[in-house]
Amino acid sequence: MPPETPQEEPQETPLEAAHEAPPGQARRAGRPRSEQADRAIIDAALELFAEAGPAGLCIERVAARAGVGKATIYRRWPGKEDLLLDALAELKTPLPAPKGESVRDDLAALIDAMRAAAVDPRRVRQFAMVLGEGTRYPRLIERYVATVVEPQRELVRAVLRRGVATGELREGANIEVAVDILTGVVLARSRLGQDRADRGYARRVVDELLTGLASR
Amino acid sequence: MPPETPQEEPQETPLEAAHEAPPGQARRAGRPRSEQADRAIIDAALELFAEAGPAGLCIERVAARAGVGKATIYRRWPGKEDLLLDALAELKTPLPAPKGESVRDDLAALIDAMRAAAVDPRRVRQFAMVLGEGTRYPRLIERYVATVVEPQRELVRAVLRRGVATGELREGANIEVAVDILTGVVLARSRLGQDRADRGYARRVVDELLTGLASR
DNA sequence: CGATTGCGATACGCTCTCGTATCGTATCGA
DNA sequence: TCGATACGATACGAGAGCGTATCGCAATCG
Repeated sequence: MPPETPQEEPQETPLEAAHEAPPGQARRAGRPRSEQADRAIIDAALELFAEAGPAGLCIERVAARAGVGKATIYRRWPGKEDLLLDALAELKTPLPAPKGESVRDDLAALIDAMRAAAVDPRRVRQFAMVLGEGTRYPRLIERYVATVVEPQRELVRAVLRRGVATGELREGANIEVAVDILTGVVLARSRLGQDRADRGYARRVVDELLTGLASR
Repeated sequence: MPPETPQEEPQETPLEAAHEAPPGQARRAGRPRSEQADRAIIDAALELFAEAGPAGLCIERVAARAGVGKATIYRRWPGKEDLLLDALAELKTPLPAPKGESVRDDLAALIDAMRAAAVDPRRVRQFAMVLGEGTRYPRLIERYVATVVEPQRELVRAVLRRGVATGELREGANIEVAVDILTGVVLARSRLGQDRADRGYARRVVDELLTGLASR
């Protein structure tokens, strides 16, 4: 999301807007902002965030890595947190669309994709930082949950609901608890970056959860 | 654990040790270190860690909160990370001993205790750090896993094994996967400090896992 | 007693980062 | 061409935190 100038810009200087261009797209005089710089800044911010967390991320390093002057950053965002806010919005984990054949297969595919993503130290770190520094950056958390965590949960939730509808899962199954289990297990496994799980791990989790531990 | 002087102290200056005191407890000349200061420093470090995380913890604030001079801290620990190392070692989560009546009850009690502990911001931060700052504080991580994480897992593992032995759980149950599920679900729930789980939550998780999601 | 060590306090130099300001240059509309 | 704006670069003052050094006093030994 290429950010707007932070100031009272939306009121689009009535002078220009009166005699030129559609009101939503008022073309400003002078050299336009470089979209390439936008991208470079966001990318650098994400990299540094992954390496050092929100506390370790500093504007000067972002500027250096992006090959950009500090002013170019401050022209777009008022400060560090606001930059991170926009950067984090780009952090969605791409998950495979459920194929819709069996709930068991779809769940295993989802969990395995989450597991694979969690192996990437950058993503683990991103999650951990958001978790750990939540008190200091509450807006960050809200945004992260809304754009990254919740969509994942919703995907899992949808598959589970479909399972109940088709009869593959039993009627009274507690969907929310199951979502917690399936999304949480990835965290328990991936801890410390030393992921000991192989590709068959997701399948074993799903099988265990579907079958149940109790003897019959 | 009141720390030793960081230097090459263990070789206990042969001179003194030769004519005085048991070798393990050599009494040093001069004013002894204050155990009260030890405690105050550790406690202050833990509090600040809870509030600001490892990055936000700074020696000067620890000293101020502990009512102690900076030198008193540096006399004991060479630096910030070493202090945290000793402080974190005191953060073991006390878990209830399994009563041994039913595996279902014992697991629910364990999970509920873990859930309650995860509400403590200190512990959430600890986990977040373990997950995310492993690269920067590798010794910290090792210690945390050895003293906090593994004992928890072992407790859960023992209950599960007992369940298989008594027949309450089915024969082929995958113990390790179950341990991951039970310890991971707490993380999924407690994320961001906004714990939405009530006291019955642990029971629902255990029931769901024991029963299984599949229809029969 | 005198030697030794710890105490709280505080000052110092160092580094890092912030956010602002200002270079000369580049790129746009008019 | 001219005015406006963005660009990368860099200098600046302010503040935070680090780790070291030193103060005068307190506690404990021989």
